[in-house]
Amino acid sequence: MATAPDSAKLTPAEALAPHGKGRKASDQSIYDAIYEAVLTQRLPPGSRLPEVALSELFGVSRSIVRKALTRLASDHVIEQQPNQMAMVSRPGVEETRQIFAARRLVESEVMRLTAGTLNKARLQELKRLVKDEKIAHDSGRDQDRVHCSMAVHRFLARHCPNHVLGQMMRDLVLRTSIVIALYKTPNITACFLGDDHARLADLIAKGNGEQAAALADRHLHTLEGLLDLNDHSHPINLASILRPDA
Amino acid sequence: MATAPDSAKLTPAEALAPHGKGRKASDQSIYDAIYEAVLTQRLPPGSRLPEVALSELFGVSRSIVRKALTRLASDHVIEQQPNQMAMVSRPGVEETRQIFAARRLVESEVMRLTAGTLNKARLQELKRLVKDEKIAHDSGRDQDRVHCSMAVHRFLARHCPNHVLGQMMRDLVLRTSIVIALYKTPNITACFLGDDHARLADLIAKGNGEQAAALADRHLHTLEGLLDLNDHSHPINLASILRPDA
DNA sequence: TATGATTGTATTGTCGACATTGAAACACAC
DNA sequence: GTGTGTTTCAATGTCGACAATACAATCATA
Repeated sequence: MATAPDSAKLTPAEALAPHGKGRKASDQSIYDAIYEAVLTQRLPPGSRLPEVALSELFGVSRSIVRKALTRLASDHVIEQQPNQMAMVSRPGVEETRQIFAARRLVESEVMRLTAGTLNKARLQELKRLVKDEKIAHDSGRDQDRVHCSMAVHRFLARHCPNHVLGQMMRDLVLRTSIVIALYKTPNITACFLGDDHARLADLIAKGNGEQAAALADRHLHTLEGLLDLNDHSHPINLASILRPDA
Repeated sequence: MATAPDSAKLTPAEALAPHGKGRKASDQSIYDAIYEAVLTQRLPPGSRLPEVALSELFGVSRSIVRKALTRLASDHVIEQQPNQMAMVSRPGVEETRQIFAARRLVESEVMRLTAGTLNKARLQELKRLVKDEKIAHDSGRDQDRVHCSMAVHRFLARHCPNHVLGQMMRDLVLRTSIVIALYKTPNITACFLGDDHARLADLIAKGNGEQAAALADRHLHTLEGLLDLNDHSHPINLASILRPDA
């Protein structure tokens, strides 16, 4: 990759507005920009998001930025603590396992409900996404591959007949993307799980919901297994040490 | 009922601060107050929530109120459209069915995960909630009964080992409460479904997750069946009528 | 009377100013 | 050199002001 290999810390400007400063953005566009940047891991977990920088970057006042940040925090994309800069969420290992468990439950059901409900145009669109992912993978463009992989899942979430579940899945896909960026093992490309997505698209097309659900469940189990969730971080709880009785 | 029978429209002041104006509330307390009022149906669907009224009521500026409203909208508690007053959500029948379907999926899993994980104190607390509900039901205090019924579900959501799923269930319980207020049939007390909650508590105590999940699923199916979801509202789509070709 | 334009009022949208907090930089004693 | 206390400053928290918009009442007119 030609893009700054050593500096893991991009400035928000670099990650959010690679095409130059946009003028008069709405809170929705700011929300989308950060959402997209986090999803594609251009903004890694722990990235700081200062309000003033964002407001200058998007050409609006802090009020608008604030609204976008509030919504992002509500969706667990960022963490906000009083009087501190917002940062991209950094879930612990326990929460990570819970996110995967929740996503398995929701995504399986989404597969069951979505299978057999897509028309030809939609199916073609889906297969195109899968194909794009494979192309990106084969040519080694990892950034693109991640983007395409997410696109597959988000496509299925968007076209689930049950929009409530679809929205939940959408949120869980993003949170999954965050924890993958946090806990992925060095051998990075392993996150491309064979032709799972292609087979999934086939099952969806054939209307075989049960098998699609089962495949999605396995897919996510495998994905979780590839992460390094050994709790060697030891976030020691001083309170429990200094006041064992309380 | 002794409480204003004809005026379905309470002012936010009456519904939110029956004990007088609170001073210097945080956005969290405003969020909680509205959340609670919607949950217990003191603020029925469609209730208007003007920013200035809320800011005066809670003794803070509109900024704080705005933050609370943004979060509530993000959680589907209220609806916000540009340049219009926020109002408590009024989901349509289709969304209602989707909410119930989603809640069945999530709550069943929560039951499976929670069964057998509660210590004695927690179990006693749970049984106390069930008992309170029955008392409220027998003495005909419908407002209290609704409150206690919600408390049972929220208790289980709060103590689910998987907090991600627990949070989802929490949100879905609220949205369910909203649609019940919207679509409940005149014979109101029917929403008290026998001793379902008592049996549920028993199954949770015994660690019988599968049966608890099944019971919750049936419970919610029955509850949905008690609603009047016949689409006689005809939110006619003018576009499809006037431009049948497009 | 029914219809359409106009005005007025109430509410939200956006902004900049000021107060407050927290963290990094610095100085200093041990 | 380490640890402590102080200073400094950048970032957020809160607020009121003004502009822009939508709704309702009023009025004019056929």
